[in-house]
Amino acid sequence: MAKGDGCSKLNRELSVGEVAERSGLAVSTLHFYESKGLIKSWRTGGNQRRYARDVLRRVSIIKVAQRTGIPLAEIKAALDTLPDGRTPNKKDWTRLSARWHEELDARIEQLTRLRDSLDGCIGCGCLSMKSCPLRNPGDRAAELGSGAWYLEEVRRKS
Amino acid sequence: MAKGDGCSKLNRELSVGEVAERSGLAVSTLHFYESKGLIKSWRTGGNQRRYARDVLRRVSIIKVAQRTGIPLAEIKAALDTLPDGRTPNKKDWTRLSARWHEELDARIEQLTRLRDSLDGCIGCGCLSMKSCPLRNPGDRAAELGSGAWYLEEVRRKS
DNA sequence: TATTGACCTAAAGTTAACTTGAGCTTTTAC
DNA sequence: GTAAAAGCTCAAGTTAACTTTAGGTCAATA
Repeated sequence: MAKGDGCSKLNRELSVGEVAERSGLAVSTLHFYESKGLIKSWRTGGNQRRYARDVLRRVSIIKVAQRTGIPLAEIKAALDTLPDGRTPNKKDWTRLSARWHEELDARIEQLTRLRDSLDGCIGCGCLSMKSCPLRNPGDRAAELGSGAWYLEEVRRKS
Repeated sequence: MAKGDGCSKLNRELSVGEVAERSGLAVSTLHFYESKGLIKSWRTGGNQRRYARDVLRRVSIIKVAQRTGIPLAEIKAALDTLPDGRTPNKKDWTRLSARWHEELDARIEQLTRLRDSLDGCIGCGCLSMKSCPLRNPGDRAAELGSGAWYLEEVRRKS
């Protein structure tokens, strides 16, 4: 075992295994996030990663943002707007979450429209006609948006 | 030009290019769908694909289902439940859309919950705490669902 | 001290849904 | 009849977000 077994002495730095356990992410995912610049660490003499405790908060934020369907590259971009690449504090969080709230609203509305069209079209057989709202999306809001379309993936725990 | 220029003589079979134009999909996508068993065609003497007109309806249905976030494999499975692999008629469509409506509802609800959590947590700084609803999803509905998690991708026209 | 478990790196593999490219054939328009 | 447009096949490339594998190091425990 590398560090911090059962009774962790003090709230000091965390090893990658500890972060993995506490965050629910795989060690490989943390490596991956680090390679993408989403999180940071320093190294011990033996070249092992060590993380500041706030990496947990940062990881939480990443996960929340991901659940909204925002791709990692955009999450990184958002986090990068913070001075010194610091982990969001209250104020930062307010700003970030407001932005993500909008994205969510847009997605929810889009899906709702789709659902309602589906309702309106059930059994009408209109799917083959030019005027069908399902065939002609009418997703104007989406098109007017950022122009960015998102991949959303939610996965079971591995 | 292969077939069906400006004034198409009669409503007969369609070439892949015609289907592409009318459906808005790329020819390569139609090839791809065919390779996946989502659509069918027969060949001319010169080995070119020909499609029955109802392939357009079928493609529309595929697109609608995709917009709900259902993966192609599941769409194919749904279409495969239809006898003779026929394109859905009114009744079939009612059944399929009802099922997809449920999926949509679930996804909408999930996103709505997430958005509301985001609201509730704005500025509270609780993200670092164990009790935060954002950190502890509570997406029970999702977990109770099919166990299937979906990729949703919407793309601009290429 | 020896062994095991935690780590490390770099590269390759995975999945979905397509797209691109290469090289060749068929149609069609002039 | 010939050239360009449309089609064909098959393989490989693309993107996101990871995971897996291989091969080697480090550290804590029996």
